[in-house]
Parts: sequence; C-alpha cells; structure tokens
Amino acid sequence: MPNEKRPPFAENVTADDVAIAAGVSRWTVNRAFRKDASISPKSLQKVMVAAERLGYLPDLRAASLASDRSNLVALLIDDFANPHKLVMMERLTRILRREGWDVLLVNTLDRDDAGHALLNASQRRVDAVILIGIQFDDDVLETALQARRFRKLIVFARSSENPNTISIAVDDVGAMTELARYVHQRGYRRPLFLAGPQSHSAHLLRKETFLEYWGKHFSFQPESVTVPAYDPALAATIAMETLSRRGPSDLPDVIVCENDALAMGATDVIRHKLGLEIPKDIAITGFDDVPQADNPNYRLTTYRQPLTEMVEYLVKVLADPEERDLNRLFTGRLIPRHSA
Amino acid sequence: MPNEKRPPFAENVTADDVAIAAGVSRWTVNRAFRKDASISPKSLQKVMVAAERLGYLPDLRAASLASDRSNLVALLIDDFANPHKLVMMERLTRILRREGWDVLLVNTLDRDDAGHALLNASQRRVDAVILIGIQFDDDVLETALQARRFRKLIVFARSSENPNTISIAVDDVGAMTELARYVHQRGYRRPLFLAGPQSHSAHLLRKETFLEYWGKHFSFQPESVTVPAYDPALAATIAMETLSRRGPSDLPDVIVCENDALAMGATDVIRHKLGLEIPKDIAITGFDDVPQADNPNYRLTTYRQPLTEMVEYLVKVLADPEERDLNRLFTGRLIPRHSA
DNA sequence: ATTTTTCTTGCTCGCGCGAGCAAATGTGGA
DNA sequence: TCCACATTTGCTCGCGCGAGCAAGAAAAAT
Repeated sequence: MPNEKRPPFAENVTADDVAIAAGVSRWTVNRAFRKDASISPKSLQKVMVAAERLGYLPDLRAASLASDRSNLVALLIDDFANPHKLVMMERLTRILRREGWDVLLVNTLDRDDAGHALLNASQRRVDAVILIGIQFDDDVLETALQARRFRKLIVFARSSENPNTISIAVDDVGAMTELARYVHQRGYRRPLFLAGPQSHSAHLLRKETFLEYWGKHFSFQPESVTVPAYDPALAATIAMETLSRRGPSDLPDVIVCENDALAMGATDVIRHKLGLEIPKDIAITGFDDVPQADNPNYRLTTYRQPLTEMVEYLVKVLADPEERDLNRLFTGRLIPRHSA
Repeated sequence: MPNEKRPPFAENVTADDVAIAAGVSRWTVNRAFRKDASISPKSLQKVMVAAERLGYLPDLRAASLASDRSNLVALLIDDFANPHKLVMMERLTRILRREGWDVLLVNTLDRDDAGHALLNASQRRVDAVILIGIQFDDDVLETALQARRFRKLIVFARSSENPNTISIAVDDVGAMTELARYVHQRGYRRPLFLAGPQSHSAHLLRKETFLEYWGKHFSFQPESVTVPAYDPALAATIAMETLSRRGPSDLPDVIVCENDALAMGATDVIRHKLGLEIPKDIAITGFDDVPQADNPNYRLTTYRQPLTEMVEYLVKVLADPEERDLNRLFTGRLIPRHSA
C-alpha cells in the first residue's frame, strides 16, 4: 500500500524491517545501498521497492561507526564580516556535497575557541577539517595535530608550511608582485598598504611582498597600516584615522589593500568622508574579486583567486587517503577595473 | 608521561583504554563525560586525568547511536547571493554552538535538490532541520514530513502555516504596513514594488501587504516587478529594464523592495546607470538591515529583523521536545536612513 | 553431465557508547 | 553495632551498520 499514511514522526525503520519485507537478509539490504557492493539486480530491485515503501534510508552514524569513515568534513570559519567568506562557503558546500561529503559548519569566535572547535570536530570523527580563517596559526595547528586525531587538516586560502597539513592557496607572492608591478607601471608612487590581521605565523605574504617590491624599486618602504579584522566597516575607521592624520599634500596616491573587504572600506572613506575621487585623487586595489568588487560603487582593480579550481583540487585531495602533507599554490588573475 | 609524543594520527583511544588507565569501569569513564550522570568527585577526577593523558574524547557518533539524540541540526540554505544569509549563518552557528548544537550546513541548489538535501539530513539523524530559503515551499515540506522522520522542521525567517512545522519569522504584515505608512507619510505617491522570487506557497507577505495598503489609501495598485533571486546584480538588471521602459516623466518616486539585496541592486542602477539622485529623484526602501545597508553608498531606509532574539527563541524551541508545531512572529524595527 | 570459476548471500563479530537495572559502597540514625 | 536508605559503580543488552569470511547459487568451462 504505497499510499498508506504513516505518522509524521514514525518509529525508526531499520534494515531488518526492510529485509523482512523484501524477503532477504539484513546484509543484502545494506549492500543495496552501497555502490561498491556486489548484489544481483533482482534482489537490489526487491530491496529498493521495500525500502521505498517503508521509507527506509541507511543510518549514516551507524555506517560511519562501523566503517570508520564518516564522509563528513568540518569547516571552521571565523571571519563572517568578510564577504569573501560567503563566496567560499557557497563554493565549498556545493562542490563537497556534489562529491558526497557532508559539511559540519563551525563558527570559531576567537583563537582560543578555535581549539575547542577542533576538539568538537574530532568528537564527530570527521574525515577532515578545513580551516578558513585568520585564527589558525601554527600554534593552533600544532596543538590540533599533537593532541587529537584528524585524518586531514586542510588550510584553505592560506598557505601553511606546517608538516602534516595540507594547504591550498593562491600564490600570494606571485599575485602581489603582479599587483605591485601594475601599480608601479600605472605611475603610482606614494602607496599605502592596508593590511589585515597579522599574527607571527598565520598571515598572508601580501604585505611583505608589496613592501619588498617597492623597497627594491624605490629604496623606501611605504607605510603600512593594520586592520584587526577583514571588516569593511573597521577598515573604514582605520583608513579614516590614518588618512586624516596626514596633511592633504601628504596623502598616498594609491592604497594597496590586502583584500577586497579592506579595499571596500577604504573606498567608502575616500569617497564619502574625504570627498576625494577614485582613482584620480587616490587609487585603490583589492584582492579576492568578491562579487561586490564589480559593483559600480567600487569597480575595484583586484586579483581573482581561482576558487573553483582550488575547491576541485580540495575534493581530489580529500579522496586520496595518502595525501596529507602538501602545500599547493594556485595562480589567479589580475582583474583591472576602474579603481586603479 | 604527559610529554610523551604520540604519532599525529594515533590509533583510536576509547573509553576502555581510559577505564584501564584510571582503574575504573568503562561506564564510569563515559559517565564522567555526561553532565547529568551521577559520579563521585573522586572517580571523576581519576577519569579526567587519565583521559587527558591519553587524549580521549567520547565518540559522538556512538553516543548518538545509543541515545538516539545527535545534538546535530541541519541548516539548509539556498540563496548565497543574498548578504543577509551570511548574517543569519553567523548568528545561527554562533548561538547554536553556544548551546551545544553542531550544525550540518547544506547548500541546496534548487527546489528538486531541496528534497535530496532533506533526505541527506535525515540519514545523519539530525535532531532538527532548519530551513532558510525560498525553495522550501509547502510541497517540499509536505514531502519531507510525509516520507521521512524529522524530529523538528523549523522554517526560519519565513512563516509557514504548515502543520508539524515550526516557523520563526518577522511579522511581515506588520512590518510592511509600517514601511508603507512611512512611505505614504513621507509624501511618496508613485511607488513601484520590487519583489523577490514568488512561489504560490512559499513567499513573503510583503508585496501583498504593500499593494493592499496602497490600494486601500489610493484606490490604485502600484506596479510590481519580480526578481527571480535575491541577488543584487540580478535586481539591478531587472530594475534597469523596468525603469528604462518607462519614460522619464513616468518614473516611480519610490521603489519599495522586498529586501535589502534587491534594494542595493536598484540603488546602483538608479545612481550609476540612470544618473539619478536618491532620494530626491527616486527613493528606496529595503528590508533586513544587512550590514551594507548602513554603508555610505546606500544609507538604506529599511526594516531590521530582531535576528538575535529570533535565534535565541529557536534554541529554546530546539531544547523543548514537545514543541513541534507553532508559528511565531517577531516584531522588528523600522530604520530610517537617507534613502527614503 | 560434471567440474571449475564467479557471483551472490548469509553470518559472526565488532564499532563505541547509553539506558536501565543490580550489586556494591557509603551515610546516618537508633 | 546494626539497619535503612542514598549514592555510586558495574553490567547486560542493544543502537544500526560494515568487514570479512564461508556457504550457497549461478554461470562458464570441460
């Protein structure tokens, strides 16, 4: 009776129930739901009909317990003010799900909390942990690796030399060199670097690369200012302080930002608070190419990370049980727009 | 030897190991990790010392299997172009984690996929499913409730009359009435409504409310235009088409948007493509009060949902096993800014 | 028709933990 | 000291499934 109504919160139907209904053994039922298992088309059919009728689906907790593979990855993210995080989450969850991975999303509040979040994930016995954020410096990683078992620790969108850690990131040195050269060739000569949160061990190489490039070509190091979070509003505050401290004649002619979130904040300040024009009075560059970068308010010259390619690589790495220590860099593309 | 080095991917340490090390039974070890369990301070201490030394943490899969509570909720989200989703995810994951819930994030691509996502979640035996998105119309919900077991089905930020479904949302009728009255009192007389994706059963009441208000007061129904996704870029395209189809004298004096994502797209078009001023030539209102609404490029008059309050309510509902059918509406606050 | 090979099925055992009860231990009062 | 009672501990059994093997069935080869 396919139309038989079941109560909305029915008792658990298990493989045994289906087995009885289909006239096979429990193991045949479970085999029917595994793609690798050997099962005759006939009994597969019988099982599926019975399962459909009873509303049976295998319990992934039990499967995971028995097989020691959870098909679960934890995604630890910290920095929700940064619009790029939304893009990364979308891409990651979409592609991971396509490949059969479920995603445990963990919002890590601060550096201390990152440790707890890692423990949390380990209790779910996830097959891998993907870290996206600024809090995961070498200490946190080291602790994670020392004390707990993770099959894989993947640092995404940030490179890490840590052993036993997989990192998948854009080549910051190459990218920022390209950006610096662009800024240089466009004739800008008084740059200011707007950097994101810096920790001794977990930061991007963009600032160093830019400053070195400039030092090499002009024998002076531009000023750089640090914003303690990738938050456009916070970047606006810091940029305002910095720029208003300088006299009008002492303003930079370009602000090179560690990413788009900072660049957007800086843009807002320059246009709306200082009443200056971009790029005529001050130019701006960003990094990431978030969707808003193309917005008419910003038209940001920026650097696009090959996100899809990076995520596709990530799922490949996930599938390979041997792979657990590598540092893969990707090359993106400079996107020249109006802002510089 | 606390400093003894373990290999990074050690063998699984289980409660039995800790039991031997602590000189107690396995059950005492597990009790030590449950807050409700009765255990003497002495053996708790012994267990914790041994567990710490061995790096033991209970396996939540097994606990869940045995206790039939997973402490897991699935979060089904579809519409990643909408910046409000980032805010909701942040708030939800933060507060849920604080209350001991882990979150399975599922990116549902389209309406068909929503069904698969639901099945997926049911296989992990989540304690609740939280739906945030436009794809979860009554059909999808009905199917979910009919065919599969979910302890709770929670529709968030959208109200649902569906039985056996908990919905937590802002009172769209009240909110939009307030907005309409505001627009009315500010003297606008030629409104255009910019609506989001409409389905017969799963949409917001904002459009109907606004149109009815206007019909009641002015005996004509303003035009309304539908954008098929809450995507600023798409909204910009549609707004551009609509506005350029009209003659300059026939332009609306205010565009009332179903949410901020649409309002931002419309704003961009009006200012940058049409070269008009906001609010002088055309005013704009939004809904949600996303962080960008306060940005100098938008200064959007909008309606703020009491998101934290709503999420706090959600975790309360989660904790109560009896609660599984209610429709709770919250009242937010009109945020007048520059755009209208 | 018989044997060999291949495929399919059933089964034992274990994954790590919790519910719930029984035994053991502890506490206090008469 | 002894007993009634409360607290703590250990234990049996089961949650639902998978690995891996052995038995059975089917297909292929002789």
